[in-house]
Amino acid sequence: MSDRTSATGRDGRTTDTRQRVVATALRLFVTKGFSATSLKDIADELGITKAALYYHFPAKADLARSIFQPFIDDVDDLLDRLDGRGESPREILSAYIDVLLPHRAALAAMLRDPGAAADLDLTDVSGRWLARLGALLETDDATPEARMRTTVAIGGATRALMLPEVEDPSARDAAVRAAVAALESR
Amino acid sequence: MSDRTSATGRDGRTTDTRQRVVATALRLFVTKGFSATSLKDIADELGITKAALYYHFPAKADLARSIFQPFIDDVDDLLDRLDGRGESPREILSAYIDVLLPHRAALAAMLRDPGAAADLDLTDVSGRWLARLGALLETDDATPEARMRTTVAIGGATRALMLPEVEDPSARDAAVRAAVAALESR
DNA sequence: GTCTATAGACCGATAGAC
DNA sequence: GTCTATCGGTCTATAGAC
Repeated sequence: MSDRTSATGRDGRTTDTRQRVVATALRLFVTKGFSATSLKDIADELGITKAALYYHFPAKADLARSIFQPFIDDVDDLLDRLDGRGESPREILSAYIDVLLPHRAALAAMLRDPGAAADLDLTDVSGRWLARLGALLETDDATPEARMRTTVAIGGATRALMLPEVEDPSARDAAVRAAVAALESR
Repeated sequence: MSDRTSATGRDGRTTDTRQRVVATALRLFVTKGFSATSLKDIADELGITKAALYYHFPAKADLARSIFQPFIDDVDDLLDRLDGRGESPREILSAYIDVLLPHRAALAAMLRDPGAAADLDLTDVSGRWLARLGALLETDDATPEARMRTTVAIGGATRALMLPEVEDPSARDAAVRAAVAALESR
């Protein structure tokens, strides 16, 4: 059922240097940015050599993709699901935050170095998401004023996801309410 | 009164390759990010060689500083002015946007590559600003919920500054209102 | 699976001619 | 003020031994 490349012990435990590589890379991508993080940085932190990384990933871009792809797919799936039906702004923003919540680190890495997306083939994802979400939220009007409100709401909610407190349900709700309030301000 | 290094013609007109360098560099910093923009990129766009840039700026960091410093100084000055008196959230957010408005491009460049600030000696400015602004806005409480609201408000307003429409006073006001609404949501 | 060694490209920066 | 040429460094990636 799984097409994992990496080794799994006969007791089912994943020995996996590969997983440690991904975890270390993600942490460094968040703190230093994708392009500012060299394979040597990652290898040094793991106590192996740069060349050893190429056993697990054919190129730096593949390592990055294994981090960003699941997160990108989840957001795209959400936007597809939301597309037809006319959900309320509250429901849309709430679902947006819930989908991004498990991917906070990957989101932070992408916000930290947006150019990484370009190096990874995918045409500017965050811009695409902002446009699709905006279209869902600007129900009737598309005036400049409405665009500002949706931008404050989405941009603010996205920024709020960078705070560790957002894991707390009560704080999460406060972020959703704030974004909705921005959207409905007149 | 001025300590400009560059040449000025006897008719007062600034001939200045230096100004063209700054303008081109800023444009590339916004689109590609500071560290992803090489001096060769800038030189090619200007039709000169990389070495020629070193006549105008002793190092890449100095070129970047000449772009970011005035903008950083203006924001720090605003926060100093705001510090003592108890202005309303509306006044604070409005002043914040007004100060950043003329520096939209520099702000975009800094958001695009936050690591640039580190290379330029200055300890993470946007983080410092967020903390000081947050302290000004979280008047009475400092609960996780209040931190989410201020983050949505400030983060949303900052993101709104990236839209060209923000130059239009009516759209600017809508952004301020949206940020205030996020802050005052309960 | 991990290593040493190196190829090949690009970077910031400098020297020195014009 | 701008050029050519080059230095020393770092980067991704590959070759091949163990």
